[in-house]
Amino acid sequence: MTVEAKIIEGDCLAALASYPDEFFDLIVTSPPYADRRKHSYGGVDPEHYVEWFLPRAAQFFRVLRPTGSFVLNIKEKTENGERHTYVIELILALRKQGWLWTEEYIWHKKNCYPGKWPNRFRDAWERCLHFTKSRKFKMNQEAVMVPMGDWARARLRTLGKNDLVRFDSQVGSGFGKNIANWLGRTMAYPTNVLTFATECGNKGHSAAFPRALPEWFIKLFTDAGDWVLDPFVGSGTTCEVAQALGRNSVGIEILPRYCELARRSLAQQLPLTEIFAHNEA
Amino acid sequence: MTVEAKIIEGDCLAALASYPDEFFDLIVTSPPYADRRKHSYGGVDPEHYVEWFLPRAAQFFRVLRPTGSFVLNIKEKTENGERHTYVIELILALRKQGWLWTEEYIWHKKNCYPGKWPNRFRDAWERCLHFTKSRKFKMNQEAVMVPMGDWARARLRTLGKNDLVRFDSQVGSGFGKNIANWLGRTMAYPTNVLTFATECGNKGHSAAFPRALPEWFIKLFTDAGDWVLDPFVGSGTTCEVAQALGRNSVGIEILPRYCELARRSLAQQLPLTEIFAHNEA
DNA sequence: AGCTCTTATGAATCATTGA
DNA sequence: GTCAATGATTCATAAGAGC
Repeated sequence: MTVEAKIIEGDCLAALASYPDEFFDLIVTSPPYADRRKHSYGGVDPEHYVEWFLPRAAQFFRVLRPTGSFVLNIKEKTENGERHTYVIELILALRKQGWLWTEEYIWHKKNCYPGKWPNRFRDAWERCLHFTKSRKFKMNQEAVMVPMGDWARARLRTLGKNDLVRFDSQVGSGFGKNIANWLGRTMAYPTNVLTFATECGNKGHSAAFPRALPEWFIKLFTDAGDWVLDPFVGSGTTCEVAQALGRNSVGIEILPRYCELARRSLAQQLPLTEIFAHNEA
Repeated sequence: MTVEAKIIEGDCLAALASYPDEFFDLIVTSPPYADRRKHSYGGVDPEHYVEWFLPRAAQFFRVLRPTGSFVLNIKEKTENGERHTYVIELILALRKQGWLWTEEYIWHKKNCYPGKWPNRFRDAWERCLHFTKSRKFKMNQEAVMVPMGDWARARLRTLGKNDLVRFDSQVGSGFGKNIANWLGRTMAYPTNVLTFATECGNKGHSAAFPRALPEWFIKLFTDAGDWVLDPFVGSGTTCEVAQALGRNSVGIEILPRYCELARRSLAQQLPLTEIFAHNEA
């Protein structure tokens, strides 16, 4: 089975016009966050964020299949000491456009940015808003089950490969037995709070989000062979992950330098079989 | 120093009228969530939640000191497969009333209610909306510092007593040394994601929220001797915690049976010295 | 090989300075 | 005055070096 992964340079508003209705099974994206200072560099002013977003969301609605999902990773900035309201205004506006606000997942960033201020603590979470076109949609809950809850999962991840090997070999010690018990238990469904660390060593380009985030939603809301769209794909993370999982993907990016990066990343991807070996491990 | 803890029976809209302007240092509450089915039992219809809440919030604004905080623990229900919008509409309405939406804390409930649905996972978080009257307000960040960050704290708590003992006894293994390193570090500031477990063994009465939740905000936003208000105090948790921390408190509750419970709980409270010993441990 | 220590850094936020 | 840029603050990770 051949999997397509296409990067389109341009504004998603125009680029999507050539796609037919109800083509994609999942739209997952982390759009440019509103930022007043970056206005001159192509950023979007918070005051006009909703009106900028809505016509693009109308295209998303058109190209999404009736059973598809739209996952929007976003977080409002503070402005003048206060949380800005453009994100919650966007939720209300999208509902008026016909979207169902099915769920709000929380991405808990364990390694959030440092800092100290007199009136707030460090911001360690972002919204992953889940919109759908209908109340019946595709959801493969079994695909994202975790071994006995997030806690053990985080712990196993922290321990690392070497530790797991060591625990396996240490049969008889109390700790080895404990780990074995965890691994032996049945899988559990996750909650609507996701705990991924932001990625650090990300070869040069600033990653919009960690691979685990699109991976989780792609597994949850699509099957192999489905079509995934990221209308603000940045350096291509979503398409990389989609390809690795055997999903077709289209990524749209307005900045030429990011398109270049994304295409290079996709070309360097490991063959599918190797990737799958990695993911199943 | 004598600390007052008063339970008032009635609707907070009327009960607050007798209090002077700018009297309270902190308002922290978990109001009755909107629920269509409970309408007849005194619940509030989701469609009219904002208009029901606003006049009460106007009173809160009046009785809150300029440097005070208003913490609203709330979460929208799902209705007809979709998240309801009354909470985000309430945020917008409160801002029009003059409140600053300073921050949104996330209460991550690690042991959330079980269940399984075709279109969503278990709901493991609630909003703790932080409103203020001005950009300069009282905030004692040092009062809620945690030993070496939430991550390690949660991990240590989850491990439990037996695991810690075992780690201690296994001197020489790499893991034991690691734990020792964590314990040796200095305190760290928390983030805006709070991880309290919901309480279970709470002597008979079902707690609306765990004591740790009001405790955290009372420590953070008040000093000893300050005045705390919970306009929907339920079984009195907020007043109990305030009293234990040496803060004066007023709790208002419309249901007589809850008032009775709250007054009985307060009467049974341990003397202040003992409580303090507990909290400092 | 495995444990420990060092270092880089991540969609941050506020106060201050300068135009 | 308003707006934009700069500096200071600061911690959980992963990765890599060193013993």
